[in-house]
Amino acid sequence: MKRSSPRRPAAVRDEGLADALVTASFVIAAQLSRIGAEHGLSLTLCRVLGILRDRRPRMSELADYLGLEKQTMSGLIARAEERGLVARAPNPEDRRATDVILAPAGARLVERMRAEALEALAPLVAPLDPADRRRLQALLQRMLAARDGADGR
Amino acid sequence: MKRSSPRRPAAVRDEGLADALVTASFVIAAQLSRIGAEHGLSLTLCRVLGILRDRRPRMSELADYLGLEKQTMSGLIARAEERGLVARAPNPEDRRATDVILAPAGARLVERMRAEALEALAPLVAPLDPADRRRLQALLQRMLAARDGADGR
DNA sequence: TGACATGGTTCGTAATACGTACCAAGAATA
DNA sequence: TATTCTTGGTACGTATTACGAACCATGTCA
Repeated sequence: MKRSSPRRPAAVRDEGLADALVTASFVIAAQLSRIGAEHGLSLTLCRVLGILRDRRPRMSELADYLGLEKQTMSGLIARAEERGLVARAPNPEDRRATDVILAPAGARLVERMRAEALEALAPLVAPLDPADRRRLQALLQRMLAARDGADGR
Repeated sequence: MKRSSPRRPAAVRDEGLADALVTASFVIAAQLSRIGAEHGLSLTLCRVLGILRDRRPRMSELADYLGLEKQTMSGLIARAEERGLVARAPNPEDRRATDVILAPAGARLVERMRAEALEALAPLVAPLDPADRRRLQALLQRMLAARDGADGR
């Protein structure tokens, strides 16, 4: 796929960077997906628990975070609730809204999976020395800080 | 969640890096997923087409690349074949095996989505100047080079 | 030749995600 | 106040994705 026209230099120039970002994205997602699967969780449900770790969103906020429709969240939360991982709580300020919170079992599970994720990512960053890790972290954070709204987890 | 014990420094020290990697992974995957969805493709099928762009794998290799079972690949390829995106071809060296190749429509689609992906990632890397982009790419590539087998796309 | 392994497919099932439709509660307007 | 309209969530039906189990064809090895 040689591109003979020198137009649109910005996109063309970053092809290598884009490939690296995409590949890294899949490699990391594969690790998280594997860890989730070992505990019977889909990647989406892992993200839900990760969000609930430090927030108490309502159903619709949760759906917005993840880019899903609200009826999808309903089903996800319903199944997670049956398994004792999360709980629904009425929102104190809006009687229409339903907040989602971590149940005790869900809180234990999310901490455990977080530890497993750190271990799973360790070999990936192993080839980088501490200074390089700091550089990589800083570059990623600058990249992510500029993005509009939704948080990734 | 303070960890009072100073054990296992490697994992603890990289918590910020791990968070940045995971968040970046979700942000990038969301872009690719959106682009795929606009063309009626799942993220998995996007990856399949991306692999076929420069390879002619057999069914089982494709499944291994993506970490899926072979019967999952059968269904995916069957549906993609019905839509005229890919084609099956007998493997010349092993009569049991089936190679998967891009059909013309699939080749056009994958190039188009690749261009869209480059555009979608451009705003993400926008806050980084050219030198930082080179540094980020180099760091990611060093990270990915060390990993065992499977390619991310 | 037989026994076993490998490569794919088919079948049945569960989870995920969406569109549509619906109800309850709040907000806005007459 | 009564009437719309919007927002928040759920229920239903359907398509896709993914897996385990079972199966057949081909290859490999004893």
